[in-house]
Amino acid sequence: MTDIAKAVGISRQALYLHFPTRAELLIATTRHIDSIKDVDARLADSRAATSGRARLASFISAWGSYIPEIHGLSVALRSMCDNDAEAAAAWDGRMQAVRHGCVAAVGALAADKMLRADLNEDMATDLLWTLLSVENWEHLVRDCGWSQAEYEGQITRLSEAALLVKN
Amino acid sequence: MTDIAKAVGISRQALYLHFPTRAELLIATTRHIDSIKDVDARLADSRAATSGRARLASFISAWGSYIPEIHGLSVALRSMCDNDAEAAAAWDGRMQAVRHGCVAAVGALAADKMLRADLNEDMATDLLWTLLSVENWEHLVRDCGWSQAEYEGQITRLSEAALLVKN
DNA sequence: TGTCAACTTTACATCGTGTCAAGTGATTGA
DNA sequence: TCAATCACTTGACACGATGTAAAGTTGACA
Repeated sequence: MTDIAKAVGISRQALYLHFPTRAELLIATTRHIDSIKDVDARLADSRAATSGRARLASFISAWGSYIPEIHGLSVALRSMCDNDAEAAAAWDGRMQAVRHGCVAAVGALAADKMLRADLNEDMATDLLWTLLSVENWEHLVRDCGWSQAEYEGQITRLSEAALLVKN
Repeated sequence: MTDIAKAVGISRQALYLHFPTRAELLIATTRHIDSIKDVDARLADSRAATSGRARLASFISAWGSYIPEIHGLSVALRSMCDNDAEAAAAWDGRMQAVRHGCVAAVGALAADKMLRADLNEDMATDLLWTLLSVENWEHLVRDCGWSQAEYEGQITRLSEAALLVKN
């Protein structure tokens, strides 16, 4: 809080006049970033897709390219989740939003009869959701040094391998 | 530290006589768990495997079933990584050990000419390492409510889909 | 009997979050 | 024009956690 106040050019106490807690500041920041980066527009392509497979690819691309934009914030928010129920709820809410996208993509695949027979929609959604986690992005891009393009390419391939009927 | 001391039945200060910092206590605990759970024995199957594919499956099973045993500790250790370089190094060391297992499994696949042509061994290792992350286990088992068997089954299938040449 | 090791109690420094109170200065509305 | 109000300031403090320091207790062992 001290650092943020310093960066903004006000006193630490003044920060508390705007945001009652550190968690609320971070949550407000996520809302602000969302409105600036216009998540809805990014997902428009995905919703407009005609085939299930196109919808999946488009959703992965939209979310995958959004991750780097929110990554710093996500680190801060996640590190608070242990001690702060409000922060945990905020993070969980964001992840549930991603899950809804996964549900939609999996539903579109199922409608196309493209979903593997040995997966129900719930498990397929869980798998896709897991593959698309921020942690996996961090691991591949930050820790392993992959480019964003490599990440998106491999995760798309892997998601298709995970969910689609053979051939 | 207060809670641990209370649980052990000694004073908080006495804890500091044994472990200079909280991080060192956690690190010592990982060493202790390793020696008790005998990681080497768990990996023996994997090292004895004759085919690359068997080695992969066996490694996934060994590590995948080890994750729940160290999960609580891994949460504690990871939550310190932000502030504590020593804890970060300890966690990284553990994960590098897992990576070595991935390298060996990928190498065995490559030796069998079973590795996809569009993956070099490094990227294949990165992918497998990512799939086998503790975070993915947490996500599927803890957050999505999967059983350990479902986790191991799907991760094995997914790893094969990710790495193996198409049939 | 004396020494040493393990442990105890007590006290304190530091850091971060969050609270509280009193004061300042500029805008605004009657 | 005067007073209220708003946004901010400074300064102090409580709390919890980690870690340090010092002096005292207890029991084993030589």
